[in-house]
Amino acid sequence: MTRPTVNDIAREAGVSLATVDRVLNARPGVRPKTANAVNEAIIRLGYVRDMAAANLARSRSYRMVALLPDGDSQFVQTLADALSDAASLAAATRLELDLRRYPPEDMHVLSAILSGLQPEDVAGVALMAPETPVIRDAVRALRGRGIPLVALGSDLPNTGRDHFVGIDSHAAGRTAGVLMGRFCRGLSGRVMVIADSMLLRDSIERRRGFDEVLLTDFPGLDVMPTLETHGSADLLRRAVGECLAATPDVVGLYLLGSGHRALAALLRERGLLGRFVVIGHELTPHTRQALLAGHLDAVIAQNPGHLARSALRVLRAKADRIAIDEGQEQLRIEVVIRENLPSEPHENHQSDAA
Amino acid sequence: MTRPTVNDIAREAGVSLATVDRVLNARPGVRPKTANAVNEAIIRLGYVRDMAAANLARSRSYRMVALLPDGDSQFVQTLADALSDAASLAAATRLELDLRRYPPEDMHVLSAILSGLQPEDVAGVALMAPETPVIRDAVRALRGRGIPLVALGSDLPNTGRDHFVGIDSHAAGRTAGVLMGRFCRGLSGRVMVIADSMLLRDSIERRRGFDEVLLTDFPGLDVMPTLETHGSADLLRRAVGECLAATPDVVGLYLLGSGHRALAALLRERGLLGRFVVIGHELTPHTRQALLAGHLDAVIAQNPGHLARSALRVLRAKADRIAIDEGQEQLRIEVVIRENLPSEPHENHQSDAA
DNA sequence: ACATTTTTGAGGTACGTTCCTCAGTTTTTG
DNA sequence: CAAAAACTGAGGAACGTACCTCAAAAATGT
Repeated sequence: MTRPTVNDIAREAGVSLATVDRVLNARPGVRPKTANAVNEAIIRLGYVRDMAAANLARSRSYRMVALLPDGDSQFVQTLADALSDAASLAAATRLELDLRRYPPEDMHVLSAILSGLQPEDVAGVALMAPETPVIRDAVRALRGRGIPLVALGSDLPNTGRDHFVGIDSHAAGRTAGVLMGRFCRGLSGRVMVIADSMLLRDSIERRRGFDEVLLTDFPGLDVMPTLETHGSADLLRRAVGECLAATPDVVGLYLLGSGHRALAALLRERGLLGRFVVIGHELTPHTRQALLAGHLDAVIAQNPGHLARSALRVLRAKADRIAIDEGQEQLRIEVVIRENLPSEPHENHQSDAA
Repeated sequence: MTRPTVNDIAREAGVSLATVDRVLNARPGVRPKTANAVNEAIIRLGYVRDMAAANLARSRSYRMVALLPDGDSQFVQTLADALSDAASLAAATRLELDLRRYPPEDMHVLSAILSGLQPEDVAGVALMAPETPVIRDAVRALRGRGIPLVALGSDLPNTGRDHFVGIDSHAAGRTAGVLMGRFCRGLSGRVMVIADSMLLRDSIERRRGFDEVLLTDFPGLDVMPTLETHGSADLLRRAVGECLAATPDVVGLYLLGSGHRALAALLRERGLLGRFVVIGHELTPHTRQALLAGHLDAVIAQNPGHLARSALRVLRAKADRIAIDEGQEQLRIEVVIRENLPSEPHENHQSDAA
């Protein structure tokens, strides 16, 4: 009827509570034979440890740190909000999040922050950062100190990070490529690709996936070299403006990163809005607006809420040395068009976690 | 430093623990003035109730019932699996799920099951069922007894259900319509629509959204009357076969419900695989396979894992009479193509809930 | 059979909250 | 202004688990 407890196990296995406790928490001093008896009782009764009670008794609290680059990127801002929200929900289960921003121009600052984190203060770190040698070393040292770390949004494959929370950029680029190809059905011409910087792993991988698909499946479309904007609206106007003037047969635009507002302004000035198929990444207020207005045909996105919750769940599991549920942590590559645009998220209220 | 507890609030507000407890749990017998003082202290200290401890003390366990139609629908089967998984994760937070299937041919059986549920045994019900008068009455009676109910997958708008967990079918149909229209760019011709039954609310709404979009935005495409298969592969073969023979200018197929395998078989026989743009709903082993093989161009899906978790979260919140986090419960209309197909979910292991 | 080591049992306190009782205090009402 | 009603305080038991101590029992080596 009611859920079995540790006492039930003790009775069922014919041992004392203390012994059950030793087995459950892998404490030493139990003969294998006795341990077996206990484990069998556990299975027989279908015992599931009450994590709530366990954490309460442990009076453990999970102090996590999230590190995001500073700056005015809307995606990062949205992600920061999602992390705060997720953390305030998880607060009911004794998790607290220290959300910090670091100056993106100097990786030594971030490195210093990472070096300052000690296992007694921090149960886990979620980090969104490019993989530079400095960062790689800092992450390795952090993990050497026993602090779990998940890479957030952008992977850090050669650092031994515990987990990557984010989508596969290559597959995301392929998805963008297929949509571009299919939306341009019957057309032939050139596709412009606009990126913030091609030094970022994500941009490179997206571009690679995109090219692959267009090359093999859509031979009528010709992908042009990447225009880099370095996050500057002016640079985008200039570069894209010149390129459009010089290339009459552009049929599609692929925005690897930011710059949606500047692009829309440019196209509006020239009366070209709606002339091309435009595909971008990440759902932000700007891209949302562009989708609604019809300037943008599709967005390939990862859900910031899922990113945030997944990161915290994984960190907690790592802190508890528990296996993670791979299925739940697998993030989807979302395709967003005007018709399936989720309604604007509004104010968040406090609520139950779990 | 450490998290504030009820005792801290009592001290801060200058009242006793008992009073704080009365305020926190909305028990009667506290003057508004005193309650205010307590609430202010709560805000001042940034107190967050430790749900783990609270549930422990309440020694409450949430016994939920999920009712799904029986039969071999792959989507329902996937959803049932997702519910089991979600429940086994939530078991650590004292939730148990009683997952039942009812015979879809006789709504009186389901009605009887619903009538048999009593508030002392059941903390909430998740129901996937068509809205018939019999069901409507049974649901109203259930809610009259004080048992929260969420509609799962398919809404029951006129029953006073507490919440609908699922996607907007009309918007899903519109999404399908846009994809059909854009994937058929440059073509003109007719689009076949195949449904299990047009008596189901979902089918009607999807169809309506689909038609809307094609009519206004893609005038070159002509939507044909719906072919109904009633879940029968034979009927599908016959009806679709005849229709294809009689209609040479078909460019697209829209499958509102099931029948992907039968359709693929038929098209293969006639050497028509890949000839049309095919769009369907829900990600199941069949549609997954069809996407990979290239017979199916896009699937409009709702994530069964999210459905399941959302349903359980909402039911728990209702049982606790807590507000739900609308943002988190909003389900996305997913667009799945071959390139963003999530990898096959494999075995699930037990793990911590969050 | 003895000493030694290892394993087991019994019992306690703690975690933060809920929920109960009962006595004492304040406020409202007639 | 007294009686009634409403409110408040103090304390304790309980939820299921973790973790500690100390003593008793069992297994081990000689």
